[in-house]
Amino acid sequence: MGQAWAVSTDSPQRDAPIDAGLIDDLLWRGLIAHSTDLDALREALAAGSVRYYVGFDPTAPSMHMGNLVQIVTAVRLQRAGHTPFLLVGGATGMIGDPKESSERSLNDADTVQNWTARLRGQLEPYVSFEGANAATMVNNYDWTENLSTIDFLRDIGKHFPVNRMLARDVVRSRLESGISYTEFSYVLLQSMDFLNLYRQHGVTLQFGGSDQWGNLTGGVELIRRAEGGQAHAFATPLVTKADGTKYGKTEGGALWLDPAMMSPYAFYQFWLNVEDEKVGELLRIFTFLDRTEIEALESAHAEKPFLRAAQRTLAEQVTSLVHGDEELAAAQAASQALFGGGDLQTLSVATLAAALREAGAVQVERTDALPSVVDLLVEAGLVGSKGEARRTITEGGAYLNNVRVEDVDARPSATDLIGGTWLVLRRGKKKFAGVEVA
RNA sequence: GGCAGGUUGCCCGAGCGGCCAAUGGGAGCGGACUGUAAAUCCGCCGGUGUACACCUACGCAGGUUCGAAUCCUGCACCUGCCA
Repeated sequence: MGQAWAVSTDSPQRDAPIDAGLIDDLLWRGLIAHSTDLDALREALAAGSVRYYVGFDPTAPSMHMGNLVQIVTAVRLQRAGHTPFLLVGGATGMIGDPKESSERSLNDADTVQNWTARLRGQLEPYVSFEGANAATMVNNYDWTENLSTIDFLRDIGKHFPVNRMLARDVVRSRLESGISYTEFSYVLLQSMDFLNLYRQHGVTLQFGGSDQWGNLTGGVELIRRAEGGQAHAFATPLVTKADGTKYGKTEGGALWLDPAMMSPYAFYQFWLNVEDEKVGELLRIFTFLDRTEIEALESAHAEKPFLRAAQRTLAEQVTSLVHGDEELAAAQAASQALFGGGDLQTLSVATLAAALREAGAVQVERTDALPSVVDLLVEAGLVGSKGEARRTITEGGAYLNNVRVEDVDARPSATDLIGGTWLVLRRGKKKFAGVEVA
């Protein structure tokens, strides 16, 4: 069978300009945590447009920060002249890859299908479907739905020694607590995906998160065993906070890319608030700024960290990438209005209203007496219960129009309404919500 | 199938008849300090009612008791040993 192109039904694209510095750039950005033979990969990437794939499983209705690493990496490869195949795992999403901690609960078929469509829609805007190295969307459900169990076990299963599968870290960590055959088999499915894309489209490179490393090498191995072909793989690092914990694991959940699940304002604020120690790393991973620009930002930041030029640029770049320039402008305007330090009363009502709608606002009906601050805090979603609202006020953490609320029973009066309609509620230093009295 | 052990709040983990809404740690939240950063220090951390209170909660369902997270019975799930 021999080389990739020999079994490919298409011919390789030779006319896309290839950026020879790609691997070095990826290394500099810290995007390669593990890889198969790097020299061989470098050689393959220099020789022409390599067809590569990266897969996303529909385990949630939206992509998140972790997926964004892969998305951005896929874009880098395409910009360097290589050809993307973006896979959304309608099939693998039905199975679920093993987590270190515990067995996943299965999602029903409708949910998986729905999420598959959503992820696909989210993914498409990032890559180009034009030109010599146009992207292709694929779904592994297409080649698994009619797959016979017997064929699967004979053609795929035969290449997977169980002793080797058992040696994998994830599996080993689950041997005590238990792992179902379903999750144990996941690696076969993902490896088969790679083999299929190799056979049908000449795909010879797969990358993914470092937790996918076992699945990535599984595919490389399968291609070698089944076709005698050489394929490549690399894994991107897990992005963690300065203390080593995962981002967005606790506070308010994951960092979603779907604006309905996380507003562009909150998204922008997240990047703006990134720790100093991390900002350089995040700029390298998530932005398309080049080395000179990033290094300049880093040294500017080292000199005058309080200006947070690096965070501002990071927030600006990533928000623009994910939500577009219009949403970025709105998020920036809202941030400026709320955090600008100026007197809220001096802002134009239109600016304030826009900022509050961006940050999150609720409406209350205009009646004789306005609801108490406690009720408003609950209503606006800044606290989870009235008890918590009282506690927050007692602790000095509640603000009305940027003035600390001292009295637990406080109730805003008509004169507090900015422009006759708006109240600005704040909890702590950063969490704002608007109340519109209509 | 037999035997032994386990299932506690967001997570880990004590408690083993009343003093338990439940020790401790982590996470989270608020304050101080700052730069909408980190570190540090202080406070909070089931719900409703502002007290006394009431409701919900210690795998599920019953029971014993004046009173149960704590004892008993059954069920479910997990772990180890034996077959």
